[in-house]
Amino acid sequence: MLTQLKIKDFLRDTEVFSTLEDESLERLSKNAIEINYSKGKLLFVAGDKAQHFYVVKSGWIKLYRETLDGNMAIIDILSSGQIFGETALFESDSYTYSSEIVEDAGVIAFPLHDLQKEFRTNNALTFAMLEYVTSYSRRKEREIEHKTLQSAPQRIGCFLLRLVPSTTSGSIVIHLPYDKTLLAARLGMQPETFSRALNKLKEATGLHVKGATIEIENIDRLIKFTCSACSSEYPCQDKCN
Amino acid sequence: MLTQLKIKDFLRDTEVFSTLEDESLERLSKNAIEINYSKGKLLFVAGDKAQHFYVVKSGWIKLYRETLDGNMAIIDILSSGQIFGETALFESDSYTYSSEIVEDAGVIAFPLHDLQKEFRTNNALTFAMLEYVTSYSRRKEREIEHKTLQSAPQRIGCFLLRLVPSTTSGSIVIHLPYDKTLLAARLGMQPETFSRALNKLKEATGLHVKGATIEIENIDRLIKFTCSACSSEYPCQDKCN
DNA sequence: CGAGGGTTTGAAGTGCATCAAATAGTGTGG
DNA sequence: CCACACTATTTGATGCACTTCAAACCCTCG
Repeated sequence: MLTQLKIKDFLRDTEVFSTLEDESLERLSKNAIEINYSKGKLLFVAGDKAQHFYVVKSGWIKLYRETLDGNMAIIDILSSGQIFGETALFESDSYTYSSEIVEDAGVIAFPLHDLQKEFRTNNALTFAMLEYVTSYSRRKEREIEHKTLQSAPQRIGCFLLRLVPSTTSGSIVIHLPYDKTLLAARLGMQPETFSRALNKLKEATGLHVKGATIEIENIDRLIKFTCSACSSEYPCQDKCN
Repeated sequence: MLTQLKIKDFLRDTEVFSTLEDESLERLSKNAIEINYSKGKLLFVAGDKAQHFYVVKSGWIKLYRETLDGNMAIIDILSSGQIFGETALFESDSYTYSSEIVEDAGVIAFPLHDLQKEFRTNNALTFAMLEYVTSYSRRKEREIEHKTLQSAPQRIGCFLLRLVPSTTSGSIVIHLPYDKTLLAARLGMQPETFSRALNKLKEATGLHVKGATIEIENIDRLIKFTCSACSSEYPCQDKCN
């Protein structure tokens, strides 16, 4: 029961479940288990019968789909506090995407059945989930906008800006959360394009890049360059993808 | 009260509200009004304080956002039975996109306040909405995939295939639902590109195009050409955007 | 130190955008 | 019912952005 307690506490800190009452969290956590996976592990593939939904505890997890001719589209890349697999409830109990661990990760697995049961009677949960999915939809709408209207350097700039903590000090140093090849795919471009686009961005806005470490000297210049092709005004943090 | 009755009946036929009990529909419809607008009318713009959410009765309505440098991104183009504006509930009562009538339309306006009140106590409604928004998210995810992996001709082919009624007979004739310029924007391309891409599609799959009327001679050829770059297998109707 | 993956660079090709202009189609007033 | 005005659509020419293929480089880790 010690672990269940920890799981419950963790849920309370997530975006989706933070508003729920203690008893709801308890019921949800009852049959949950924490599992650790290492990089490369395939959790499930699209079409698999779904038994669980997951909450990410740590690490990074890639959600994606593959086409007939062998290409891949990235749905999302998740980290601590985000959930996935829950949508199988509405899709004849099958996952609609595949999921792979891209940085050693801990996840908590919850029986979908418990969630389903809880949905029937717990309006607070249903509502919290509605709010979460609605905000997810907004993010996806913006991603489409970005893909349509922003250039590759701008998409990178946009991604960087979202990594900047809201408490902006003078010179800002950030670290890319996962490798550049994956980030390129996440932003819908080739690794080569990413590399070249980052160079352009460097020249256009005076960034300093050293491996995965990026120093933003003049954030206003970056904002001006990036956000002119976007319908949201900076700071757009949660609004954007 | 006659109109309220009609509104209630209409709601019962929509995807979102079809599962609701009669009393729920009645409460929702109580203060609803039906309004007719003609082409070109701007219903609201992004950022406006929201008072209502809408259900489309007839016609076509464009949801979109504009960037600082004057470009436009289309969020969605809605027709009968679809809802919009309801997301303002979660966004500090402001609309997140603008909406414009692109073909003479009838809409039903519902006070957001009623919806909000109903959410508090009516779990069936909350759940129905959750299911709706979840499926909307899936569609948006696929749209991103399409934008990343499909060529312009393939995106058009994909759109056409979704217009084909599921009861496929021999030779199939379909009509584009709105003008080509708008459709181009909807698919994220320029009108010129649309025109040329449709020609390519014609050559590649043996379509016949005459104005807004398109005859599909060999649907398998169209499917093969189009769906090879997609992660969903035909028929993907509701799954895709 | 060497192997292997991640990252960058170079060269060439492709697809879509852009600008300009012609053509088709539609609704209007005469 | 026709001519005009206006918009939608197509076509042509050109440029740019991103992709592709190939190869070099770099970095980490056994």
